[in-house]
Amino acid sequence: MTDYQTMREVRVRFAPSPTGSLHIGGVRTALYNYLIARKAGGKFIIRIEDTDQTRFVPGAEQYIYNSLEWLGLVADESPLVGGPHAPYKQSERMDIYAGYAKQLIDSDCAYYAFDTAEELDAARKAVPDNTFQYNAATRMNLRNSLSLSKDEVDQMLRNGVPHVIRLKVPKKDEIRLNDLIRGWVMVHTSTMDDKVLLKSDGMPTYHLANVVDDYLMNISHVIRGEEWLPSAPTHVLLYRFFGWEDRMPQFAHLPLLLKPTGDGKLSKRDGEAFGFPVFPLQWFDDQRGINIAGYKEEGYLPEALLNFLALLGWNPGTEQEMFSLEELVEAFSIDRIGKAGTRFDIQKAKWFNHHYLQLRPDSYFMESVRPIVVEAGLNSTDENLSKWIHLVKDRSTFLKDVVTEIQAVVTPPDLYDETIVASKWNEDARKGLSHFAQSLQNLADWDAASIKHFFNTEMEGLGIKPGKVLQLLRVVLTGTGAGPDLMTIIELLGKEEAAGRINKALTVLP
RNA sequence: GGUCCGUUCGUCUAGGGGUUAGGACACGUCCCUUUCACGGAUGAAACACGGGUUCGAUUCCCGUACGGACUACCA
Repeated sequence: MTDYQTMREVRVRFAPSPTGSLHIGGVRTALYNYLIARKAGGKFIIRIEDTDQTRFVPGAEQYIYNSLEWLGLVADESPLVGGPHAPYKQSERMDIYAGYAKQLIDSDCAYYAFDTAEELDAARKAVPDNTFQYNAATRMNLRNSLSLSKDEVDQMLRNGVPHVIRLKVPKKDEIRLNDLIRGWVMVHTSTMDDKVLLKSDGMPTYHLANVVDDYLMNISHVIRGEEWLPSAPTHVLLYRFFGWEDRMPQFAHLPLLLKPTGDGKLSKRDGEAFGFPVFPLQWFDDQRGINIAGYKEEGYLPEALLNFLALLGWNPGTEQEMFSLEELVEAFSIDRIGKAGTRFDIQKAKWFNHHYLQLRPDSYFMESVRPIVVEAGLNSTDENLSKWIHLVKDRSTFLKDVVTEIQAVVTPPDLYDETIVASKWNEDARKGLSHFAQSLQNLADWDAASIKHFFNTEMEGLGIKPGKVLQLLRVVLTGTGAGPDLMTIIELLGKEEAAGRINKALTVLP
């Protein structure tokens, strides 16, 4: 590493392509970029790579901003907030790329190619097993400014014959790059392709645009998924040809997020196959005309998703596993990022969500809980709503669990667990429950502990073991044999409702 | 097919020439709870294989196997 590299201001970019919804692997890449920038006191930049007009998807760009905003990954420079190197959207930078491509032509580092799609197709088919390469070995047999006469080329250019500009990869050379995660990677140029730099529509390809923009925006580290590793040598060659080697960013290729089955990287379609979201936010699938729920809609908390994602491929080297974003910034370092692909395990995400849900204040639950308690005609003061929340919170992984758990208790049962009734319902139970419902009116202190004590003493007064009727009490009140603390349920239901439910059961049950 | 990358419990991972190979998720058992869950405790569970190097390799080197990525005028 040169002195320049060590002293250089850290400037990293997240460079998504707005060709569809951002997927969860992209979110992790954004997170790692963000953490590296913040840790170093550098800049986190968002650059939109929309050079492919044919794949433009309306709303995709806004979706990226919304997703990052939800997660709190704030950019220092972006199409939204601008910055010293604006514009940050490649489609708005079109005027700069052709000049750089021409510069490469002039220095004999690139050339014009006139092969049509059909011709290339034929060339590929002429050799077996997908072994075709457009490079030093084959380029003289194809139609380009290296194989054609200067007159021919000039004439075609003048006549506007469609053409691309290709990188002239040296025949015999070695490209080496020192990846921050993988160490030295060496590739011989004979195995590389003469990649297209400028497309026939005048748009740059990813390879050109990415290198030019990273240079112009003074990017210090390129942190991206491992799927880019094979094309990294092409990028290194580009820096060399442009004479920018001293300003070349350092590369870090992140391990991929794999399907839970381990066979292949996680893809956008996997959400349905495996039953968990692969998008941060809800996404409308245009082709199928359906909305696909994201992490947010499924009830995941941003702090939980962030914590989960951070640990997918990185570890702090300590046994700490709960990290706020700020703590992640503090603890993060590139050298603790793993090399191997990481399978996606939604169980762990749920576990994090449960943890962070417990940390949320009552106010987070209040407005979801209020309507169902009001609807049931029960006491809905904030104080009581808070009690309802605490009754079920620790058994909930998502906000929606809190709602359904409370809903289940608040709704009077119309069916009673048959197995329990069949095995436990008898005269003693009937007598005990009947008596309890009556005598409840006399209980002065209305709280769970008092109710419990009262229940026990009343049953014992009747010569009935409390345990014999306790589960039945739950069944007549809620319909089921399992659930949150029964005495608190009675407290929250109130005397009238509790007694009413017991009496109703007494008339319905044998 | 070619190029590149990878390989520690089922999963995420720590570790690293001599360790009882550590933690977490999930799972089992027990405790708590006269319920379920939460919580607590505890258990089962891993160094892909073969050669080297070495007194000694899971750790270093080389192969093999397996897996993955890439192989577009997509990013």
